[in-house]
Order: sequence, then C-alpha cells, then structure tokens
Amino acid sequence: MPDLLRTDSLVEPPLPPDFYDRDVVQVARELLGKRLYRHSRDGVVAGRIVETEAYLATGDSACHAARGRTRKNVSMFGPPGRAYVYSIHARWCLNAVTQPRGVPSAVLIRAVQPLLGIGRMQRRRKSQRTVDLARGPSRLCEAFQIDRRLDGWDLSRGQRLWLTHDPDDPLPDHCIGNSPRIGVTSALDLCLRFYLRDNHYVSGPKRLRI
DNA sequence: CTACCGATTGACT
DNA sequence: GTCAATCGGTAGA
Repeated sequence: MPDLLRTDSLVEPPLPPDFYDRDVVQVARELLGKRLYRHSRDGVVAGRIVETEAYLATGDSACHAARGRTRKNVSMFGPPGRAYVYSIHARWCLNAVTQPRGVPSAVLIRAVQPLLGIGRMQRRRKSQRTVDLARGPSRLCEAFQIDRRLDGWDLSRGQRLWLTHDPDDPLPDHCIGNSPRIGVTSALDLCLRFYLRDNHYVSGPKRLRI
C-alpha cells in the first residue's frame, strides 16, 4: 500500500491554480478526497482530505475578511491556489485560497486521513492513534508541520506543501455530508461544512459525521 | 504598551 | 456533554 501510494504521488501533478479559481463552495466540495502533501526537512507526509469548510467573500460574518483586509488575512485576497495559514487559540489552521484575486474567500481544511509518514506524524503529535493525528484543523497542522511560514505559499508548485488528485476522485454526491461550520459563533444559518460520510477521520460530534 | 478575542484542543464529569 | 489553557493578532490608549 505505501509503495502504491508512493508511485501515485510521484506521477500525479499538483492541482493547478485554475482548480482554485472558482466558486469557493464548489472547491470546498471537490477538495474532499484530494491528497495533501507536505515535504519538510525530515521527509514527506500525506493524507486524504475528509473534511472542509468554505468561508465566503460576501454575507459571511464568520469569514476573517468580513471586516476588511488586515495583515493577518492578506493571503485570503488571492491569488487563488495559495495557502492561508492563521493562528487561533495558540494553534495553526490551513486554508486554500479560492476565487479570483481580490475576492477574499478560502477553504479551511479541517481533517485528513493519514496515508504516508504516519510515524513522523505520531512523533510530532505525541499521539499513537492514527485516527487522532490529523482530525481537526490544528491537529492537522501539527502533524503536517504547518505554521505561519507557509502563509501565502503557492500550492501549485508541488514543493513543501501541495495537493493532488486521488485515484478515487471524483467522489459521488451521496458520500458527501453537509452541516453548519464547527466552532464559529456567527453565521450559524450557513451550511458550509463538507465531509465524507461515516469516515473515522472526520472531526466534530458523531451527529455531524453521518 | 495593555486588553481583549478566537474557524481549538485535551482533560475531565 | 462541560471547561479552561493557550498565544498571535488586533484595537485602542
């Protein structure tokens, strides 16, 4: 299995900027099942994306750009296909920036299923349970060694941090669940969280995983 | 400079 | 389920 994965990953090119230069909700749905790769000093880790959330340019009070541009959220304004990494509660979270330049929108990557470099993730996370290594946006960043230094990074370069298609992709609609976003205190009426149904690696309470 | 706040997590009931 | 530790970013004095 690791050999198969290794072969696939080397042939598969990174998702191009065009993939991200579309409606943020569409991108959030399509990122499910894609692979996330991180190549850092001590090697490569990878996982399959199982949970995302969309943050909208307009009508979304929970979006970090809702009150305009600041030093922290500049990456959200584009260009598409860059990383937006921000800190919350003394931890980091990873987003993929979407839509044309100047439109502040992004997809939060909330959880991945670890595929490659599990031992490395266990050491970084100080946890043995594979299911807990990258279930939750900041756990994911700890396992993948992602912090502010990757804010603004070009995800289409295929270096340090990138995404690819997965052999299973695209996924049928009936596999995809939808709910309000987790942890936000406003815009609770918006159902902008997407996840793979019945997947162990999805975060949140059980009722938000089926 | 101080005073909050939060797209979280882990420990605990 | 509840709760508090955590610290970077922001706003304001």
